Amino acid sequence: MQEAAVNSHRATTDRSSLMNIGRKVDYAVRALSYLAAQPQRWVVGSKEIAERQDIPTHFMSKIMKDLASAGLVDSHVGRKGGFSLARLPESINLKEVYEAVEKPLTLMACLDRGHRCCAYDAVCTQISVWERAQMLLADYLAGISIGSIADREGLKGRLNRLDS
Amino acid sequence: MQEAAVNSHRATTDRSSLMNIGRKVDYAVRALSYLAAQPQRWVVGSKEIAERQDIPTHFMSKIMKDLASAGLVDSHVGRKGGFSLARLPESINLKEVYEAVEKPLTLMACLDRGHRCCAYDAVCTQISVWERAQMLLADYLAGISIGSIADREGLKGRLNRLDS
DNA sequence: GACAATATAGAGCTATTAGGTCTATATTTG
DNA sequence: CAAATATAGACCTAATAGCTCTATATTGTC
Repeated sequence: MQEAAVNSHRATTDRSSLMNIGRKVDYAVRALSYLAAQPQRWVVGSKEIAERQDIPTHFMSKIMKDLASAGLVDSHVGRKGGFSLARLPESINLKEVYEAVEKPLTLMACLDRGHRCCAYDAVCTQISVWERAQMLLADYLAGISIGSIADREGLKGRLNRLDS
Repeated sequence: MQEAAVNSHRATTDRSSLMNIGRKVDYAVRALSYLAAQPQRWVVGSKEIAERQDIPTHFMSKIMKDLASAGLVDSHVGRKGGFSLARLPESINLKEVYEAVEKPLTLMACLDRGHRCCAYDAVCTQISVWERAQMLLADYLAGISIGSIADREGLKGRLNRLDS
């Protein structure tokens, strides 16, 4: 039988808060890039976005929901419905997009929850290093707009043109 | 029954290559920081390191093995054995440490395997952005040395002094 | 030479997450 | 009303993080 609180200093690792630049972010950027290249406020159905940018349809639904909740896109239910960019393409940056579909951008667990994650943070020699790294990354991504990577044609179309 | 290669363009996500600044990296840095504060080439047993820096002992063994394979520490088997820093503390940087215990520093899957991970990389509008972000991070970490975060006393000791 | 203390090698374990799929429901247009 | 859409959310699977544990090889001390 082990003691209940065997080591109160040992931090419980919360991976759910860690950075993950994976498919979800990729797909979100693809979808937004496509919308960004449309005439302003133009509504595009999810099927069109999914097909042009090769995104799994149902998965994209969930992602678009996140983007709508975050106020990056407007959704239009019903027939002839779809999505449109809620703001100017130049005003939407990649840090926002990441945080809309994932979570607050956090390089390592110790930098989460207002610095009270690890019991040693008061005497930690490395935390400031990771903190600075995280700021570098966040600031860089905050400076890249969806407008700067707009994609009118979509990945599929441009790849096909390249193949032929 | 589905077709075998249902979508050859859809990239298979290889999370094993993605960045993860987690416990393993934390523990590796703690151990190296402790060694860095010792007299040069001084051999410290793993029990001492593990206790002073509060690292799970068996888990640390695996980590030290990685650090030894990477040439960052020398290991000394047998009685009175242990580990010592293989190079000057100032010459060991955090990028090396990360890659010694994890894998090559890769922000997202598309930046792995010489850019041939995703079928769309030839026409991708976002890959260069992530590439630049990855370089920013890698360069920053490559500029931080273990020597600059050396820790003679260890986390436990310094925290106890703070508590009292 | 035996013994104790160490590192090495590697199997195995559990909770969680990534990356989806699927169904049911509410909403809108023709 | 019917068809096409978005929304909500349950559910699934493979892989991973973060360990633990056992067995073995190596070395210093008596």
